[in-house]
Amino acid sequence: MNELTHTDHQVPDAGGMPSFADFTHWEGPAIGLMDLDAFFASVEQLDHPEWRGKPVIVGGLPEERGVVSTASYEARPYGVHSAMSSAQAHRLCPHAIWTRGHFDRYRAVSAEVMAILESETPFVDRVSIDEAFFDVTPGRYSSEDPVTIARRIQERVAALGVTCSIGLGCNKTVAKIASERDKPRGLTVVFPGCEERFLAPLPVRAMSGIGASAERALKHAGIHTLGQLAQAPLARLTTIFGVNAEAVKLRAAGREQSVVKPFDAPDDVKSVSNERTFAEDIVELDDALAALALLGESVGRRLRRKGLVGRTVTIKIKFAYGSGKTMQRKLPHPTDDENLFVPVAQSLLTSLWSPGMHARLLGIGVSDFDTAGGIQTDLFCEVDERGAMASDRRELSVAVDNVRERFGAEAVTFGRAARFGGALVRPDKFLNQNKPRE
DNA sequence: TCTGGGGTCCTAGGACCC
DNA sequence: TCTGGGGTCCTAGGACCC
Repeated sequence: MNELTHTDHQVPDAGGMPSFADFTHWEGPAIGLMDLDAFFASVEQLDHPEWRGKPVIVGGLPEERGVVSTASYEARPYGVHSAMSSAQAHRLCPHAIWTRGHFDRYRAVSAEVMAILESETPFVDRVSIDEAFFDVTPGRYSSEDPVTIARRIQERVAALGVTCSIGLGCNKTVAKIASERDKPRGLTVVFPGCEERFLAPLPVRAMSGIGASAERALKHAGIHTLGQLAQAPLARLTTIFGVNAEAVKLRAAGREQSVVKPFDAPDDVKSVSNERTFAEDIVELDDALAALALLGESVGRRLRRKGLVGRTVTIKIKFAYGSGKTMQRKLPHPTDDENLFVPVAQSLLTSLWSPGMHARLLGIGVSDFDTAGGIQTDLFCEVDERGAMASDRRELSVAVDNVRERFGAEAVTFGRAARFGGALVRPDKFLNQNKPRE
């Protein structure tokens, strides 16, 4: 696996800097960030050998107002990148192989990768399907050299058929920025004590948490680099970052103290939502209400699977001309039952709907979860008193969930949602069927 | 034919209570 | 009748991430 190490380099690049050989042991915290390279596209190429070496794009289809989720490295020279509209990507790279993606498959490969990390250290902080921090501080779990562990992780991941890039440093901010330095299959190490020299020359935008808006505000204040950000007066930064100003300064200076939680810590989700952009705008309130019901079914199913009951329902609408709106309402009781939260969402939508509206996107979500959780079965017995899902209806819902798990989401739908069945895929057809009857 | 589908976190204003 | 603050809850919106 020599190719895994040929991209290794120590940072900063200039001469006189420490090299791997200078570090016989690592001082202080060692935190890594592992990022799977072009992950979705790589899994597609793994599963379709005939796609290897060719531009592959995972994302919504150009004719569906979709966007690019992941472009394989072969597609990137054409200028195709994540979040670009699929229509534009299609213009740039017309011969690309296109797929909407296979998320169950990505989740399965991700789980294998995470298991590798977990076998190397119990302190693994999964941040997304293709990214995780891991703590390999010598002495915390093992005393092995962090660079050696990082190299081994890369080899073991590569054996699965996908590759990853790793950044290694004294905290999460440094590790994350380092991981982006050299892709794909890169290993970038910022040795202890080199943080400031590594970070200072970088543009502020390199640090996660600083987006277009903060970058603009900082530029206005004459702050362009992380070095300047680390030196800036706190009062100045408070007007931009509010309560986070001090933490931002510390991170920019490379002096943040990161905590990597154990892998098996409970995942504390804060909200569960579902939204869809329609290939054609929805113009009738009835259709919008039906779409909301269908979107809500999946939210309810996911809440039940996770054992969560939420107190707040939120709807989201985006209009054809670009603006959007969200509304939320607190529910009388926490629930995981779409029969209870969807009607509330529908009444919110009805209250803001006016004739002539063109909705390009609708969404529904549930948040503000009961901290007691809905996992325990005794909770099921209390739901009647609390006004949540009645037990017989809950049994029905759980049964339906099981059918869906085995036969797919389209196997069972209720009432209006059934009429809307294929609409999320082909709303044009649906809208034609449901034209007002006059 | 520009702009998806998940999420998290923060801010600010109004209602309401003391 | 006019006037406070402080605290908390609810709601809307926006920045940011992958």
